[in-house]
Amino acid sequence: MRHATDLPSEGTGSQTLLRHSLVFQGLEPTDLHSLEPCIDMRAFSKGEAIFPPSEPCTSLLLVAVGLVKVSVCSSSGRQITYLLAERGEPINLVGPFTGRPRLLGATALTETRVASIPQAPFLSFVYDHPKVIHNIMRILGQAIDSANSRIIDMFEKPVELRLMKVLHTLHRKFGNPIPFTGFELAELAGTTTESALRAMGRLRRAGLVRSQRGEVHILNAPELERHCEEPLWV
Amino acid sequence: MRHATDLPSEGTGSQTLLRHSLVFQGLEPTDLHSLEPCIDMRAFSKGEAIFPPSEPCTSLLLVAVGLVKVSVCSSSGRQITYLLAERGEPINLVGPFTGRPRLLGATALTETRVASIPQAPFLSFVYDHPKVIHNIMRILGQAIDSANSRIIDMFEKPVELRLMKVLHTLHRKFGNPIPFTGFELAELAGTTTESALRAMGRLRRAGLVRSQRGEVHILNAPELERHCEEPLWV
DNA sequence: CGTCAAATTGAGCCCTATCAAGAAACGTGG
DNA sequence: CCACGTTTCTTGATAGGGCTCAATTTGACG
Repeated sequence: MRHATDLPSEGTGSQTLLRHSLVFQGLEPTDLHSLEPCIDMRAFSKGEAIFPPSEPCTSLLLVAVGLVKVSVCSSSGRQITYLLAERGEPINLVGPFTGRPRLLGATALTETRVASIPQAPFLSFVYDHPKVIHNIMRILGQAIDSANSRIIDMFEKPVELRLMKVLHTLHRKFGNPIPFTGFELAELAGTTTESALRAMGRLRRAGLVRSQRGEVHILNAPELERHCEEPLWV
Repeated sequence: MRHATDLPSEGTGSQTLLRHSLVFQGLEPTDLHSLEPCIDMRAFSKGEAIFPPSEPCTSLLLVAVGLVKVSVCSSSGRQITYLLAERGEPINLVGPFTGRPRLLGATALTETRVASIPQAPFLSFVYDHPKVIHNIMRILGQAIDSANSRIIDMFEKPVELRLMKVLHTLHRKFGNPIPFTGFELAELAGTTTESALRAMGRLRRAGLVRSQRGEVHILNAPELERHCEEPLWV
């Protein structure tokens, strides 16, 4: 929230932002009118922190433009990527309800604009629209299932398989090429940069992927999918 | 749900059950009247499955009596305990909203009674009571944070530390003695029975715990707590 | 062309999963 | 009360995965 530049909200079309957001999906466009005046749009440059870990939460944040990484931080400073949010996706869905600080921090991976809806109007809107509650529960359910699935993977799946799962997921979300560095892939797979890149090397030699500096091309998506019965979710 | 014996719901006092449940906390007792007629109480014996993994969900389940283990199951048959639910705790909070099957399965660890509230009345009750939404979001927020924290722990914390975290959590929830076997502790710590018991041996020799068949006594709780800045949640 | 981030590769070692076997505690049925 | 099977606990040996540290190369960008 700090270092942010305030912007007029018309520029990015907050009406269509809300309409396309997972959170507000299925509502009548007119229902959203009451929310639009509350939206505050902010810009972040690549690499900038959108909110740091352990910060109390006072508003719902939606990505309007760009790509945001939400990561879980441990006391030792290690991070694991929990969520990659594009246009329309919320980056702190639980926050507005509890207000309490969490383990999560968010960073802009590209030039980014984030829509901020203050807690009070958001909550009263939610209480008035069961559809939104339903949407939120679906998202959180996926988040919990995905996190639990990752716990098991950390235990029983080797790094290479976890990486394949990550690549498969990213391929579905971003297509080719996948715009991430080895370091970022490592944070997604829950391993070190070296191990992730070593595994990448094996996948490359196996003809499954092609990789350049900062991006990966999936060559054999079906083979990748074979190993991912339970797909990851970011 | 199968093999279950139907019971009259008055026996266990469903009014007080709801009132003491985390989900319905903070409501006026009179608010709960509309829900009570819908409650269906079922009994399970020790070790019995309450619901299997990948079963579609049609009602909210609350533990009325006993202890229930909710675990995440992988395709390889490995399990990790996700939640230990006592009286008043929900064991499938997301289910009623999505209805979709998940990775979770639930087992009775003791003689157990489970209250079942059908999806429809539960949902309409939720939509009428913002307080309940708030409660649910708080619970799910904790679940997500806890799961994410466990992912990082699996990566950077050795088995012994994870076990200490588990013991600390169980001690806070159950007091002394902690009524679990090495196998069950392993499922909580995300490791094998052997490794969990080996770690227990070290903790015992360090004077932190005392252990008998099927139960653990915490001797030095403060020392245990020192290693758990971010406590687990079950 | 200098600087910096990213990728690559290697050597070493620690942790822990796995396999195996035995001891101890408990419950059961005779 | 005892014999037996079952579960739990304990311990050992082994091997392999992956983290760590370290050095080098490559590519991007000003």
